[in-house]
Amino acid sequence: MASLTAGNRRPVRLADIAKAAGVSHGTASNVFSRPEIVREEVRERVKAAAEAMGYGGPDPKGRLLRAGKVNAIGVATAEPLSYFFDDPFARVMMAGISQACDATGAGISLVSAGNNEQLAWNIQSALVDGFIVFCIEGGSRLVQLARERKLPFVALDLASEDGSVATIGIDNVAGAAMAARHLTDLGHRRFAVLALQFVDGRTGPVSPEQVQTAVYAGTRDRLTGYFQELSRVGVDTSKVPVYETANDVASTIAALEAIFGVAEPPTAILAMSDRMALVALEWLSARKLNVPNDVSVVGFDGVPESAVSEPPLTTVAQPIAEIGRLAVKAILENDGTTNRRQLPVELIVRASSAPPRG
Amino acid sequence: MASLTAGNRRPVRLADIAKAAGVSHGTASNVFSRPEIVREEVRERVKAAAEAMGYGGPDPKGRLLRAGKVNAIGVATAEPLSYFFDDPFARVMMAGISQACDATGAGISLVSAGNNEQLAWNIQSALVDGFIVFCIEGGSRLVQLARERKLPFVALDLASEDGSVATIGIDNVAGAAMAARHLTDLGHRRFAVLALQFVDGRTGPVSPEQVQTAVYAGTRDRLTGYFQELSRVGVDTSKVPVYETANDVASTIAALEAIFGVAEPPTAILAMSDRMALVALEWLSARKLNVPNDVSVVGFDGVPESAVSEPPLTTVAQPIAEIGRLAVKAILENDGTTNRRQLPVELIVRASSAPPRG
DNA sequence: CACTTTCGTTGGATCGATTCAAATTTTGCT
DNA sequence: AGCAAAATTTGAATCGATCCAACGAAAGTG
Repeated sequence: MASLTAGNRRPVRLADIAKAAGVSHGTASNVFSRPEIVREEVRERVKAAAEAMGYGGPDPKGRLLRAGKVNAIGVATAEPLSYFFDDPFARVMMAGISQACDATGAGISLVSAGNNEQLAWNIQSALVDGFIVFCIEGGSRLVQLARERKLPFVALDLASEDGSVATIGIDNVAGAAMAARHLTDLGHRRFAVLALQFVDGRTGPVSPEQVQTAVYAGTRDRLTGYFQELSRVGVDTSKVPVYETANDVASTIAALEAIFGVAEPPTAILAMSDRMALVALEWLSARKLNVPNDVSVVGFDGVPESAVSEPPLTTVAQPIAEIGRLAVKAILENDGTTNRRQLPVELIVRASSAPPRG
Repeated sequence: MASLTAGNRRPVRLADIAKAAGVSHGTASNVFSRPEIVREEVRERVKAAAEAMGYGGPDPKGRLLRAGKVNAIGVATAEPLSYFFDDPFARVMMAGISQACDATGAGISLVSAGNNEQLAWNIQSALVDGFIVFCIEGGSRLVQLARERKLPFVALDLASEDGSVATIGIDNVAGAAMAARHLTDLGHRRFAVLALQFVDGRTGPVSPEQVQTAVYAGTRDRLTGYFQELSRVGVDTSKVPVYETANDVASTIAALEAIFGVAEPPTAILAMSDRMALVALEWLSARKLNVPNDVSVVGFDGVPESAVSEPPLTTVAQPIAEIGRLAVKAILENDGTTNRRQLPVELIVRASSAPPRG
């Protein structure tokens, strides 16, 4: 086989075709980046040379270095990459991010990794102009890594104490209080809470002391909101069972079994995510417990699935896509001001909540 | 405000900290890329300088140029970016791609664009080692652009005539024939076909001549498979209504209205995608037509949603995630051989198909 | 003590483009 | 033709790193 099509070709550079066409590399560059300023005859000659030599256009790797801007934003998470396509919350968020990126012509780079070292490396070597950090499990580490990169970044969902990190989120306390208020208004007085992570890698019942040491302020704030309202109507919050889950099916079911394995089970479940709430719906239905008549369930997030569950879920809806859009905007227009935005939430009452029996 | 934290800092370069630490840039580079070969005392000094000057580690932009490899693959489509997160087929595919990328430590860049020029630019300037091209609408243009980039790429779903483009796909003829065979075995003889695009940007009824001029070989092959089987049992395929849709709700409903707006409507629908089949299920149910008793519906793809529809959908399942994994592998191990793989499909019989009435 | 290894460090070359001031060619006008 | 203005083209500098041959110093050997 000669060197006709494939073979041991080292890539063709702009300089090569410049030489072939008998022009300077400056001119050759112009042919591709500002064709209008080069004389037609020359332009055609260079293009012909490029074609003949199999030149695929200016290599972005080279341009990049000069230009400085990558024109892409990185979306990072400590979850496996498939999280972006599986999790309903993430999907809606990504839709918002996508929309903003489409509008501005920016690309999206998904950053994640199997193990921890690779995560670090991937963040360190990501070709992006900034990061949107999905703070689920392992959020604090992610924020740390992103910060080290000295690029603009915004953290989602982790209302970190550290005021220096830009975040876009919601008023978790108020949102949670709305959910609880809805249930107390209906007359409920016996509650259980399905909580998101307070700290990484733990599931199970949560004591009040453990709440104090929460890494995830979002989780803590939602609990605060719930308890604020419950206290208001005289519920002893120290007796309200709070179960921490990994926001997956297994640990949520474990929590449910513990919650309903007692003599006087709750009449209402406050779930910190729709995902957990939806699992609860299924589990209760399998147990022949009627929602909302035996048990009311209120979720959090407002993912699309919550509207089509059986029964449709009462939930506190976040403007998820809007958060995504704003995050992109914050990074692209990064004006140096580290800002923290809070968007409004909305209680959506559907069929999963009703007054308690009797 | 002085230049304390923010300000008009131009970014710190490796050379800057080398000078500050009193070492050559070569040594400074080694501190980050091969720390073990530099004497501890020097290493600490350089690291301290980096810390002090707010250096965020070697800029990947610089490294990239030298290294040549980006370690990321681009996934391109002509649809808006959100397609990746909305469409069930795309999501399963992306899950497979993600998995393979996670395993090898490669990143994923989503490439798309609002308009056509931007698409070209985005493909030309994507920082990737290769492309996976989602050939839905506008597939041929995408393939063309990807090819011009002279990077390895594989096309999904578009079984292009052009043998020079690598593809990973399925045997569409055989898969479609299986679907049709299932229905003919049940006794059906009156059919209608919900077809994917034969050419870009057209929807509505399709004439046999139009089928010949199909740009999308996948669509054509599925129809061929359907008709092969229908002919075998004596159905006059020239009388079988074939409606081209954009694989969205609106055009599918329009097709359904045309299909059922006749005196003797079909007893079975052959849908070239689960998406259309699921729309058909809803539409039929709203029309008080019972599936499968009044009408049988068979989909194509085997997306997760098909298992939980009402009723669950009989469909031809592609190994979607596996296709994604293989595509990544093909690009990463790009050995220069343009190969075309065909993976097996499987008929999954669920509750949306039954013998026709009477 | 002279001589070979080993270890660390240096600085120039390179990756592939873009940019821009200066040089050169064309064009326009009288 | 003569000259200024406009249009093109040139080539050096730059972007931010990595690589590597060569070199100096310290350690080991006979």
